[in-house]
Amino acid sequence: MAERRYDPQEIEPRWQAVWAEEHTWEVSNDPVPGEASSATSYVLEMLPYPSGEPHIGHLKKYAVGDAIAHFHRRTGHRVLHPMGYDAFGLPAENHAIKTGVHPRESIASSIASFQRQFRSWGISIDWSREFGTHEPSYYRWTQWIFLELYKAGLAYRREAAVKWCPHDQTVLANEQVIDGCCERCGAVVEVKQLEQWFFRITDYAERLLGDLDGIAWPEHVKTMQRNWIGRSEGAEVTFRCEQLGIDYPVFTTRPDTLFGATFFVMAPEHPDVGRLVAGTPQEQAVRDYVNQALTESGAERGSLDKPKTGVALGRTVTNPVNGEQIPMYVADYVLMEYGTGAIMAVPGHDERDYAFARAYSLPIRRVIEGPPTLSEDGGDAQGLPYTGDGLLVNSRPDFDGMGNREALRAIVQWLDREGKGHASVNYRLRDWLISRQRYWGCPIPIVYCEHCGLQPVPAEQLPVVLPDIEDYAPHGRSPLAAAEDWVATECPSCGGPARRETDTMDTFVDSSWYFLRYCDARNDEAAWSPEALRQWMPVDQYIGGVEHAILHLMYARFFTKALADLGQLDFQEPFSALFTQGMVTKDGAKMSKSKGNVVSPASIVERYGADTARCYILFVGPPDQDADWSDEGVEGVHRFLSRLWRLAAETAERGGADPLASVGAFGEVGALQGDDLELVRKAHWAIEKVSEDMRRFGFNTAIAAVMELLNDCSRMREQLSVETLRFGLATAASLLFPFAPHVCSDIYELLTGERVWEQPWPQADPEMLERDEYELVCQVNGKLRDRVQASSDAGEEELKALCLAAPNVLTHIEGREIVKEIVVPGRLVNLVVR
RNA sequence: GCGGGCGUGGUGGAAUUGGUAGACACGCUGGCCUUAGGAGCCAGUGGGCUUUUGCCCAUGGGGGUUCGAGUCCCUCCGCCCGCACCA
Repeated sequence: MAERRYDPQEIEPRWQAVWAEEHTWEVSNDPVPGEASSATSYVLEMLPYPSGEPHIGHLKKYAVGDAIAHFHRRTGHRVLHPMGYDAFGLPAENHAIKTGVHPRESIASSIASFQRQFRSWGISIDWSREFGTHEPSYYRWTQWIFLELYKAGLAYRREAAVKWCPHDQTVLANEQVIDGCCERCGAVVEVKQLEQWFFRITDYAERLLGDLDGIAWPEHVKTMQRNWIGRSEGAEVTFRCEQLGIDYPVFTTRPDTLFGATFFVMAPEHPDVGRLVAGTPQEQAVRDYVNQALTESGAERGSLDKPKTGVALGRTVTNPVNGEQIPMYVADYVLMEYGTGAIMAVPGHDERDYAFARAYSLPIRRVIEGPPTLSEDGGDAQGLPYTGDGLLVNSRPDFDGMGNREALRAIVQWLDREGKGHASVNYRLRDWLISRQRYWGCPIPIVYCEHCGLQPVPAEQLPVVLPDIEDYAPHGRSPLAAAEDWVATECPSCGGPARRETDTMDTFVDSSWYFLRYCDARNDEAAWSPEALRQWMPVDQYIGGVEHAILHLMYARFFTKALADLGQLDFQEPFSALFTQGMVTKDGAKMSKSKGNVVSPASIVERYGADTARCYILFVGPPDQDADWSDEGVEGVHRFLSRLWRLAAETAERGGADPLASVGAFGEVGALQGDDLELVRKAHWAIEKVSEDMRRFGFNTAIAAVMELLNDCSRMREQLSVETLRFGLATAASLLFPFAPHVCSDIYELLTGERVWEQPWPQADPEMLERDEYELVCQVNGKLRDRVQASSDAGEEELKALCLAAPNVLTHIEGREIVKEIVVPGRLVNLVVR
């Protein structure tokens, strides 16, 4: 028998060629007659940003997604499993600024590299639907969606205090500001007043929150979204500045403490601050304070231990519940972005207001009774500030003595009757700022006409194609502004001279609908056909990193809901189920070039093959958890695949390919005996185990089960009939195929002459899972004392007797009285003795 | 501060509803084979005691519920993630 060697470099390209030539993983949109909607499945990994080469995180994401796609296919589904590229965005543009190479070129070479490697990984992609979001045939429809949202009033333009990154010279979304710094470059973010485009995502806050209940997402992701939406119930209450005759509504979650309001605070960004102090002695001091607060970074301003600061405005407002005149202040602890940018301050029952009142010697009034003075640390002798529940005091006779929660409702009703306020709900979520003063993005399809003003580009004129330019560097305005020939255009309404919008869209817009386009990627007439969406959407299983738990996943949900409202689709949630894979680290640290701990998938694939790389990354631990890369671990998995392939090749040589092995047609259990029966049973155990593990993403334990099966095949190889051995190995290959498609295709063909991906997923025979005998655990007082063989159909009395006869049980019950017997058939007997 | 998660051998990790703790793998030790081994095969491997049978201890610490707890409850410690002056 010739020495056979497992050679992934030969095996893998051979099978990849078969799949490419036969277009094996392509699916048609034509409905299959009589096909139930449950017979199709849409498996999708978050689309990659093509920068350089794929990294190990991509390998993990696609190893997970491909395993699920294969499992769905072989359990009777027609599976859509597409691929594309999120190709607009800053990295390519920054590269262009540095090197002068057009982003289109650098992105094209990155995409080529991703394509090459994805093919070398053997992932089962329907390549006929591939696209990049930077292609005009795609972003034409991004622009179309923008116009649809614009027509519906969901896209709008306004001047706003926006977050500005001085390094990238662009506006950022709130979501892209991390600890007051730019998410991308880490520069400290500034605030600027600019005209910007927004999407009205806040209109959807309630639905984005409520519909989380109906989707199969990890609980922590839902929690993050809930926190981000930040729903608060309370009341809007109007405080009037009599001197200027202006009403100032404020939002409060604690209307029960209204009688304790002793001052009033506005955010430095509040547009009325200047007006309130104009011509007063305070004017200069307020102006200085505001300027200082505005130039301060978010991080400095938000720092918790920073002492409270502010300046009096020299004005008062009327507290609507008691008519008191309370002084107005401007202070940077009040945020313009939340509520109305102004607050009523209740120092007795709010820690921040308390700190401010102490710093500026303002009155502090208790209006809710708390437990008798226990405050030994921060608070004062009366136990203030007190934020807990209690009875109202110092309020109004009809509210005093009421529990504060009850009083809250009563006070809101009373305010409502008096026209001084009303119940209100506030959200932390803010509208999505999508303008970017950048070149490499989707142009916003809007023109500005001298006569007609702002005009949307008519849909039939789309796409507004991104022009080529020379200088990519931002200078505080979009680089597109320099493309004069492009900017100067005609007004679609009057035909007069007009100028194009020169900002581009946030790249998160591009990725908020790509999953819809895959359903109908070659449609030139529309973004999609309703039939195509009906065929595939919503996505049955979405896979990606937790880093997108808020941004991308919230935006995609918003787009889906908005498009549903516009009649463009008929479902409310884009991703029915979500799986978030954990990070791959090296030596416990995130891989990065600067740390020099990067493991490149290409080098692993070159050395061990894609099957080893994919299996290892799934075997190392539960896929939703972080995993640390270990070179020794890779070796171990490679040894396993080598052993599997070698034993299969040897076994195949002992007899020709036998289609029966694929079916496992062994007839009755009784026809088998001894080791043959034991191995067939082991194979069925593995089928059961792997099938169950696939459903719960337990890929590490699924692979371990196949390892056990192989170990048994290997251990008993001399004793087993060649048919049994062939069945065991073919089963192993069939079960491992979703993780190691090349080597398993090879093995399966050697053993059976058939193509494993065309075979239905194996079914465990219940009769094979049952055993005649099992090992009965015998316990005394809950401690394991012996094990005996018990017949599977033995009754409780029989099991008890077996246990009582077990030698080591006898030594432990000798001379003692049995007071209780617990019998768990199929498992154990526990004797309680005294 | 609030919210979520986690803590098991030398290592990564197993342990469906409370029922044999440590599957599978890495590493290590010994052996076989070999001119050679960073190949392959076999055996061993939580700690302690014991000649073996076996006994005791052990899932971050402490307490509880239970015939029985890695799993449930309370409490403390440690680590990770998200949000964070959101009124």
